[in-house]
Amino acid sequence: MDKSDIADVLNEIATLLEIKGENPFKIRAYQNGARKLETLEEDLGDLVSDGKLKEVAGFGDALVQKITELYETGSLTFFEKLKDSVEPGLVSMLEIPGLGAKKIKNMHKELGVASIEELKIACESGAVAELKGFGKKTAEKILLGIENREAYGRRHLWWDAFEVAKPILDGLQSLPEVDSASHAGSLRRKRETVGDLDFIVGSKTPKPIMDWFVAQEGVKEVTARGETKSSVRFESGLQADLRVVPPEQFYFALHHFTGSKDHNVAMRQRALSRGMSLSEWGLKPVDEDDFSNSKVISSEEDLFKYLDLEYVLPELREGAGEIEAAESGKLPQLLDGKSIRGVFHNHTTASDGRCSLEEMTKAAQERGWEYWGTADHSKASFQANGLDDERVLEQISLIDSLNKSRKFSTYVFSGVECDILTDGSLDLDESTLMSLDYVVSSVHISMTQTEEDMTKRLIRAIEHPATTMLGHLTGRILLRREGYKVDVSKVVDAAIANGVIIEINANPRRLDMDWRFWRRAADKGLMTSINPDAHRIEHFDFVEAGVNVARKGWLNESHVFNTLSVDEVRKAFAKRRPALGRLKAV
DNA sequence: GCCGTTTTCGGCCCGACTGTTTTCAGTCG
Repeated sequence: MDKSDIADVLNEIATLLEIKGENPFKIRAYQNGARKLETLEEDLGDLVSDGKLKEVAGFGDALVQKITELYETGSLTFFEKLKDSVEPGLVSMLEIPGLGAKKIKNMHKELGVASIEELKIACESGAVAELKGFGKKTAEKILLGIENREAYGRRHLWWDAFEVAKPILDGLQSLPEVDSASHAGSLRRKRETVGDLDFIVGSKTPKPIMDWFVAQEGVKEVTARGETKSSVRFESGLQADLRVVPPEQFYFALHHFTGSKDHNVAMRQRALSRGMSLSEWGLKPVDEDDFSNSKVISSEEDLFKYLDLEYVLPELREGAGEIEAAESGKLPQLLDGKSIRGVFHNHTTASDGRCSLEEMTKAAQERGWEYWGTADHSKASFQANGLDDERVLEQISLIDSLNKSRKFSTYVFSGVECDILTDGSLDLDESTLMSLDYVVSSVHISMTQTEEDMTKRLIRAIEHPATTMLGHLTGRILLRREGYKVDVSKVVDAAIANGVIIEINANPRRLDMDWRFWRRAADKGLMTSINPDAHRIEHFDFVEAGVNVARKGWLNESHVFNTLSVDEVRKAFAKRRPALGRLKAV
């Protein structure tokens, strides 16, 4: 089992304990342990074999034992027994808003309700409304929750969520009563998916702001409406929360609700070590009762300054060592999206793209890029009209003449997204591949191999002399399918050893390789290229999502291949393809 | 279940909101 599998088990344990009515702090310890595991930089195998698991803050004797057992045997006796002791239907009931462990237990005990289906019947029959502590409204709310659960998935792509958030933010900022307004939460931290939208507003007069917020266009349901906090659900299923705080609290609240939880814990601890108490209300001496004498700040930067820290950008607030880096002045100079000078890995009508070579070139030029590169599918991707050797060679000469025509100022690099076959060999002849400027090697078929086989397969493709970049490392589709299992560390090492780039596939549904791996990989010397995988001109915009990944992965400009100028790219490609004359001619 | 320079027990964030109550419990973030 790998880190994320084990983290899943820890989270499931937490859920089961919750249903059983265990001590909430014990539950939190498991959830905390799961998060720690997911953000762990070190190799889990190393930590287990070196006996260093115990040194991770948050892992005590019990968690070390359980994680070790899961890692070594792939199962956990404690977990199996726990599962047997809880009706599985109860767990899924937790997904309904407004239902927690206590209400679920109560309904199970009094009415025998043990699944969402039974719960629905119990609500409709009026049995739930008659329970002590329940009522008509509760039953209605549960029914609505069941309906919503069927209608919408629970999380949303950052890309989609941000589209919804932008006009809300603009709307808030244009209200005369609003002093300052911002989005917060995972949306602001630019996580790949977000659960809901959080907004923080500083104002002395919350009422008209709340009125506007709940009356927005597209609001399907107002799920909470108070003086300082309101929640709405949009027709798309997205939920948005608004908090209005007095102007002097705005930056404290913004920082608090931007999170992450781990980051906040670390910040509070740091405040405490300085005799201060930090919360969404302010920063005050520990021994004072309220925040009336809080420090005054006029930006988040001020808050970090009070704690003797460099400013930590929201993207980095994941509790992954950013405080330590901010303390010692070792925060990275993060990649700026403006330094992207061109993009690779894009499709045209030659395979499954929607736009022609010229349309794509024009669009790239309009974006001010110095170059862009085609990478249509190879023939094994039959469903995508993949190119065989002959069609690849035809496309190369087409691109050659387009470049020579000087019709566009943007230069076109010829590439291909070559399928990595089941055994790790590539789908096209080596001579064809070496005639291209670059090759993105990707897996699209036989994705159910074991981790060991898949790792070997990827490494073999990386070792192929024609491979320039490795495409979407795990093949994951966010919110839809897990990626295939692969030993990331071994693949990264192989890429470094062979001078191969691993792409950040910037398609908002992929964002693969994941940001969690980048800091460590880049430290070891891995380069990336932020590739939009565009299938139409609008998809060039995906670069922004890829830049988010790079920034969350602590990458700076020097780690990103497509910040190079067109001449630098030609030189880099020419190194691997010394026989290609056109790469030398500038 | 974790943690500890007031350390092996007792605290772990706590306030807003809702719906049920008539002073509070449960949920949420």
